[in-house]
Amino acid sequence: MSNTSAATPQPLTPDEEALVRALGQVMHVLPRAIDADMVGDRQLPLTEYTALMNLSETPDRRMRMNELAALCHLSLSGMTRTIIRLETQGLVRRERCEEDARGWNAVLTDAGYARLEESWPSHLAAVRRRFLQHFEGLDLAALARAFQQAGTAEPTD
Amino acid sequence: MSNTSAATPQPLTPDEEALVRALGQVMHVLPRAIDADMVGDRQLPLTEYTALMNLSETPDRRMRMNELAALCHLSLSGMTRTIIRLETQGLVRRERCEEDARGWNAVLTDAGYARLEESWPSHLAAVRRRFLQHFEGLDLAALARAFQQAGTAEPTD
DNA sequence: CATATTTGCTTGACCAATCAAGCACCGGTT
DNA sequence: AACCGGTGCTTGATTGGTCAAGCAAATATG
Repeated sequence: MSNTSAATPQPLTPDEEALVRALGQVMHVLPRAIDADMVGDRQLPLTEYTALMNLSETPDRRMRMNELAALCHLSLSGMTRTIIRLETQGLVRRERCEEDARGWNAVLTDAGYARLEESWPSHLAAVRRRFLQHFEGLDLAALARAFQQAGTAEPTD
Repeated sequence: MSNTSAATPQPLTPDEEALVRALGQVMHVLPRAIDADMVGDRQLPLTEYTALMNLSETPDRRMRMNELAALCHLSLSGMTRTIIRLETQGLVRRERCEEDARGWNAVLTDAGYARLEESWPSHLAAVRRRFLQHFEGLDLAALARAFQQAGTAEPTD
């Protein structure tokens, strides 16, 4: 693109450009692909899998909606609706929070745990095939650090 | 490699795990953040920006819906709807395709081109601040290659 | 040629996410 | 103890995408 306008920032280098485009592609393709793999395999869409997984990692398999939403990268209302979906399948149960009667806990049921264990290998395989496979030989630790920064840091204006 | 339902697959290494989680976060956070930056700045959401950008890179600023949808990582119907949105803003015009009367071209108008030039610096700055900044010192070319593979390759089953 | 199939795009129905508004409860103030 | 601003979550309305069905033009087939 020609840059004839007044404010003309430095354009991207070819490598930067290529990376940004490729990341854009991956961000669109990867979640759908993994989701499709899992649905085809075990009928657990990625959003619901993520919720169950996060619940399973707490000591007592329960979590406040607030915190769960943050871990699932979902809005609070989105989380409510996901949990409702899971509840109707019997994979999660809701209990009022004891120390704060406004709050709710999402609790992983035994059925939910079983379903998660069933789905886990499928998810793992999909992540490997669709993503990790292409990063062999790269410095994964450094990469992970960079992505953590990009995901959490507020921009330095 | 192709055991989508094996009994007990090898779990991820800590580095792999960290990378996968961080990527998940980035995939959720980054598009919204960049979109928000741009909307706050110039009123052009990311999807529409991408469409205009792809059009602007053709020699005659026009493209078949088919091809444009692929470049925007959008379904054909999603593309139709995006183009309709852009058309009502006068940023794009549609013309029947001459060599195939079923087909349509999306054509970037002068207004669309102007708008794109206006938006470009904002988009560029957002990409730098939100993303590239955190990857300084890494091998961007190698990274770009890995992401291109992950975005395009069908899984090797 | 006539008709069947395929192709390019749009439209309709749906779905999962968002934001904004609402409700119930908490906690501090008076 | 009655209030009142703040908090935790749900609900309603909207949005931006998907898939499936439809339509018109192109192409292959008898």
